[in-house]
Amino acid sequence: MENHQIRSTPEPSLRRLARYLDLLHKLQKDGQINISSTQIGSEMSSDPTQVRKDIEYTGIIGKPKTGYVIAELIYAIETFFNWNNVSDAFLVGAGNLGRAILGYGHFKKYGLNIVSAFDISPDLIGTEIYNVPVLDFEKITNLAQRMKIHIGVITTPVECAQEVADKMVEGGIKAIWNFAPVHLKVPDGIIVEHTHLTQSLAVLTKNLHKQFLLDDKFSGEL
Amino acid sequence: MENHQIRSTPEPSLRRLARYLDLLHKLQKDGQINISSTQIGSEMSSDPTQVRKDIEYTGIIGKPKTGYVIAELIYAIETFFNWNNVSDAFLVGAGNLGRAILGYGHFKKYGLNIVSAFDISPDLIGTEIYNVPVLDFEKITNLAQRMKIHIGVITTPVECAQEVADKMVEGGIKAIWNFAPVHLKVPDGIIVEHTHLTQSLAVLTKNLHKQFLLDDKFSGEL
DNA sequence: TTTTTATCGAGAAAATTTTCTCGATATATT
DNA sequence: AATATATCGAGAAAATTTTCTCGATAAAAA
Repeated sequence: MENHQIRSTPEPSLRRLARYLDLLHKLQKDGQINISSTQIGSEMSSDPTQVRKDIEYTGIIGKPKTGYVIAELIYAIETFFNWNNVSDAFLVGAGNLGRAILGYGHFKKYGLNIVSAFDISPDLIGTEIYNVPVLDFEKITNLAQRMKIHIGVITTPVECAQEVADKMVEGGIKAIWNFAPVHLKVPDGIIVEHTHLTQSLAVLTKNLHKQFLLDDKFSGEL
Repeated sequence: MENHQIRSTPEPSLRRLARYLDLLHKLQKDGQINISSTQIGSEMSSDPTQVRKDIEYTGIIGKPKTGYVIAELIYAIETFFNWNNVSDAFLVGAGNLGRAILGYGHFKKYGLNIVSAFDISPDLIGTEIYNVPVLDFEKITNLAQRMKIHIGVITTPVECAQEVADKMVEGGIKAIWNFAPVHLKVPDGIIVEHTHLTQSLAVLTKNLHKQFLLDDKFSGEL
């Protein structure tokens, strides 16, 4: 629409960059200083040229023969995602999945700090999960406004997800990370990232199926 | 490599198809009989032509003016993913995330039936989580072979993931659904689907950032 | 110092995926 | 019965993403 369009990075590149970061952290811990696109490619089973193209988006430049300085690359990727500035977030739905996310504890490294959880269950309201207080869902809109929260995580059952999203938007939340298997309807300008485990399962089972066919092992059955 | 290559469906289409299924189930429950690509597109904020192309991969054909019969479409998608034939699977890592996945309980509808969980913690071994027994990780290779398990789910901390994968492969597992943030190295022919939450977070935060820039609200800061 | 080697970055080419266009057709309307 | 309308499916076009090619260059080896 506008002309001063931000040169946007392909989504596959974003996903791969996030994964390079895991590798880089690991190698840094092992004491490695530099890394080449060739090495990243071989560790992650992807093409070196693609790795270089991905890294280009972060703005960092490498050196012939030696590649990239790991520390610089880590910093560049984190800056690229703005993960150095941690944002406070709310989570709604303190069930199993919500609990798992609250317990993960490493999201701060990825720019996300969940400061409160919300639920409707009286048994949960008032408790703490991994030091995060569980509050009454009724209060979310008000609190989101007062605390200027911009990110919301939805880990409720599918039936309540849309209602939760509506309240979040009402409270001024700009980005929703949705784990409930339903497509949320939100106003323009609100970002929704749908993380549905069944999507991954779809890719997995399809590939497995294809592999079986290639193997010819089950060709009688299929 | 081979010539009798299976015409493979683009991964984005696979992911979208899995999401259409959620919508279709919901609409079916509401009593709707038929659906057009136009409606699917508007419900899921995607292009009707794309929806039709996706659906084409399942082999089903629609009718002009009325679209598709929901029941048929559901069946076609499920068959396409081979989700009518449920596969038994093992899960390793009975921590928060493992627990969340065991508790989800709907994966059977997506062809996945987790029959046993494994862990190394003596406190967990011998217990049951949502009716799934937790067994000693040492036994996984043997059991996987005996029970002819082909799918493994890894929800361990990152440090043990590779070792777990190795044991799974040793036990004859063909497809691994990996939640640990590390790229697993497996022999050719073994399928790995990496589901890293930080990948989604990367997409979310990048989009949020872009949106902020578009809104010009934070242009001074950035 | 010169040569060799590994790697980067940029542009071109190829492949893939999405979007557009349009004729055909099933159903609804006149 | 004829006309209008919504939608499909197929092929073409456009856009995007991945892969290839190659000249430049930093470091290592001769």
